[in-house]
Amino acid sequence: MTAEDEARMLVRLLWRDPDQTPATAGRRGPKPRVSVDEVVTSAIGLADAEGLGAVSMRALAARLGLGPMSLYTYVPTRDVLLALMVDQVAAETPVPAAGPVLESLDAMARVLRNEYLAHPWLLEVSQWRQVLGPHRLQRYESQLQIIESVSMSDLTRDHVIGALSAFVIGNAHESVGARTAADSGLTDEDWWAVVGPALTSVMPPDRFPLSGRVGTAVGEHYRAPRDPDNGFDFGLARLLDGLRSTLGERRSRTDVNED
Amino acid sequence: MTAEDEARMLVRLLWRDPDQTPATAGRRGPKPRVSVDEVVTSAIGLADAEGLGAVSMRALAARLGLGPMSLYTYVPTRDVLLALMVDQVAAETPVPAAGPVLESLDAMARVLRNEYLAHPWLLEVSQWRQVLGPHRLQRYESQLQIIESVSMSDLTRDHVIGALSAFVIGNAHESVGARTAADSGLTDEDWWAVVGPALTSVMPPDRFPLSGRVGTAVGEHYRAPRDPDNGFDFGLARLLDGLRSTLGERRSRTDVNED
DNA sequence: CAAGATCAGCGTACACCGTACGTAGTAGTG
DNA sequence: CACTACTACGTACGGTGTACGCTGATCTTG
Repeated sequence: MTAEDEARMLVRLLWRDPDQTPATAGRRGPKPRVSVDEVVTSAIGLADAEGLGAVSMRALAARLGLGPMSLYTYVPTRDVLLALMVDQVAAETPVPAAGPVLESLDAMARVLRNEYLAHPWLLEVSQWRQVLGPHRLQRYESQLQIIESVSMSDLTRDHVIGALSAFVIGNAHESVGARTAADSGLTDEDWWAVVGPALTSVMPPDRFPLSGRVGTAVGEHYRAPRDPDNGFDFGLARLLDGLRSTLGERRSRTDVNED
Repeated sequence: MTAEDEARMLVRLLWRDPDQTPATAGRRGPKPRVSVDEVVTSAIGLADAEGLGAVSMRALAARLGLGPMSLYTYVPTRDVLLALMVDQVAAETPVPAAGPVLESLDAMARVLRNEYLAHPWLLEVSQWRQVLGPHRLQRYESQLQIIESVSMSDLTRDHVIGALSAFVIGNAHESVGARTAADSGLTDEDWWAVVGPALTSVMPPDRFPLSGRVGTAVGEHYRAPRDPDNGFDFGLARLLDGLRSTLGERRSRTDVNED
């Protein structure tokens, strides 16, 4: 499997090129026992339940009642499978495009964030050589639709979407990282009961005064200095505010009160 | 190695607890041939050169002239090693804290982004159960120092830093993903020469009019609809603008012109 | 100073991974 | 009906992280 072939296959699979399966009949050999969609859907379920690491070709094949190598009948490589999973997830929740621009952008960001929180493994999938599949491209199209009525350059349109997406991804990155529950059998309390004393016994107490004060205010001393959930609302509001002039809107009332 | 022990070890190693090595003398058995710092530094070099996947315990041991299992003398687990690498990288480039608030935040964001671009594997390291080491905590302290003079709640301070960090991480995620060069022996041109025709042959031409138009404007039809490098400047400026009122600053001159 | 106790460094071995390649068997073709 | 083409599948290989037992150097004790 050369890199070129893999790339070509990826595109055809992403877009479910009919050339792949010319017809249900007219095929030599035994009939396929499952379909590409079933493979991808099952893989997503496995990743959601037990993490991306649990999505091994063997485990997935067993889940589908197939031999380990039979998966390669449907998918040329594990990396391609992961790319298909990413695009498939984007099909679940469409991006809302109607309504006022700022509200739509706000809703769009929240939809994206919820998707990352529901499927944390999305962040682990390497984005390298990411080819756009139909669902992710449809999402981009919907995002552009939101700001289509606003007057700006096409380059700026892309930057607006990109800035919001970047913030969402970054925040999701931290939010997922902060979720320690489903990790390794340790509850939050157990974990902190172990790490907390070890930290305080080893850390110079007065070397990080601001972190100590702010960390206390956030509520979880030194451990998770971020509060990603509330931080998301804050950051998104600020970012949208910064985008107001680009979007041709006047300042918000709260900002005017600032003056 | 239970999860509790691993957590305790991680903290002690992160902070280089002297209890680990009570003294150079007074130890039974053969002398260590390398040090924890050498292990971590060498692992960083390997990850920078050949990617995180190349950092296997065997390969790293060979690089250090050790047997495969000797690494476990210094580090209890590969995950712990990765955590040590993350904190060590943060020691390379300190965050500048002097100067006007907005300029400092801008500079801070750029320093962070450059770090991710220089060490792309940072994004791949699972942030689960991330314990703060001395260098990352020092960085947080410096970030708080930037906005210490501004009046706001401690919770808001954390949110300001968090919002900027999230945007940086998200943008770096896309930037790294867009860099296809060092991937799998295919140059950008070769890759596109394969994927481009496959895409256009399989994609309904009129189904994504906005994506097509904007994608053309960005310059690379359908493939990488983002332009992360210029997008970073745009998004950062907008985000900082949205933070102006929180930071107690008046609007920028360009915004005033908007009115 | 000699000898035993102790523990750090190391090698072998195991379970698991992704997947190249050869095999077997089914369905279309002449 | 014989043959061919092509599909699904099993075996096997080189890799991974690391549990576990061994070896031998050093400190402690007699």
